[in-house]
Amino acid sequence: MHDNKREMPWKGEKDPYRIWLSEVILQQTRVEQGWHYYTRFIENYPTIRELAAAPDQEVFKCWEGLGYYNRCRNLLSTARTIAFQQNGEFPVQYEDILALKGVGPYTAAAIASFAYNQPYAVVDGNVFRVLARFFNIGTAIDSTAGKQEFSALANEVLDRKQPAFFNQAIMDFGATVCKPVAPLCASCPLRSECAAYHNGTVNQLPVKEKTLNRKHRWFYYFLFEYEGKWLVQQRSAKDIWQGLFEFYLLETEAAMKWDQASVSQWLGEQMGIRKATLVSVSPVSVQQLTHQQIKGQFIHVQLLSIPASLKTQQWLRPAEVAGLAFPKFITQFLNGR
DNA sequence: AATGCGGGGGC
DNA sequence: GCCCCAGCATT
Repeated sequence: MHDNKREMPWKGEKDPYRIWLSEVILQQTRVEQGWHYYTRFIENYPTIRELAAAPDQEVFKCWEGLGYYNRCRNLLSTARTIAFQQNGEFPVQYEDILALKGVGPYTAAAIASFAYNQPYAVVDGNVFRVLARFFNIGTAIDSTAGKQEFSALANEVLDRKQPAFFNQAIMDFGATVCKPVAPLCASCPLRSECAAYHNGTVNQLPVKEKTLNRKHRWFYYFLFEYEGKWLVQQRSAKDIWQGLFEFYLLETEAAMKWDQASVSQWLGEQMGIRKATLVSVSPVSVQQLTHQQIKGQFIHVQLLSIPASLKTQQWLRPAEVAGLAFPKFITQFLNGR
């Protein structure tokens, strides 16, 4: 494992705040995708106190587009706990790090080893793959038994004299040589010791037992505009995009056909809106998520008055709307307008 | 133990 | 299309 290193802005970092931030950003996220988010966060919030003091929406706006938004909520919660209840001092003991919101076994081991050089092995997707292949282990990595087995094995093979270096190296090795698809076995320095290579099972490992099934949903967003203000609402349900903003949403089981007649009929019957102008109906947008496929349209409606049913909603000017975090499905539409 | 959570990139 | 990515929280 010599020249498989990848350069990253957080490498060699010893500040636990910066390590924690980078690791949370990188949960289930490719390095290239998280890189610029990390840079922006550090520019905006150089210390945990500044992050803790920032308004929720400002931080969500920084996270906008990165996905898995509960990470952002937990990030803020943990920052405020440390800044305001623990005198800004990041915990040092593994168990205390693990107890932080949004920090699981991987992130706790990463912080403990990188910041404090403590002997805790990281077990991420790379490590699962490298170990499964090197030792030719067919235990499913998404089973409880598999997680225990691989975690124990990772801690056995960990170089306890230089845990930070070892953890970095095994992840870089998995990302650059022992890749998921088309691994570089021909030039792999560990080939002669690799059990899966000798057994011809490299491409069958690691094993996963769970299969993905994808939900299909239709989101019809009504852009209600009144005197230059827009109706926005915050998603609060335990569902995708929790905490982000959106426009008035009509979710349906099946596709709908929206035209002048159907829009005004729906507005009248469902919303009690009689005086309105249909400005536009967008083409169908599609967003592919890991577990869902969202399809939908944006229906821009100019109101001449605000109906009772929408009086309690938030009506904001474009400048205010620009400060809110929206799902990619919506920002993509707004940017294309 | 099972489920849900974004978005992007490689093939 | 399908799989994977420096995973975690909730039920």
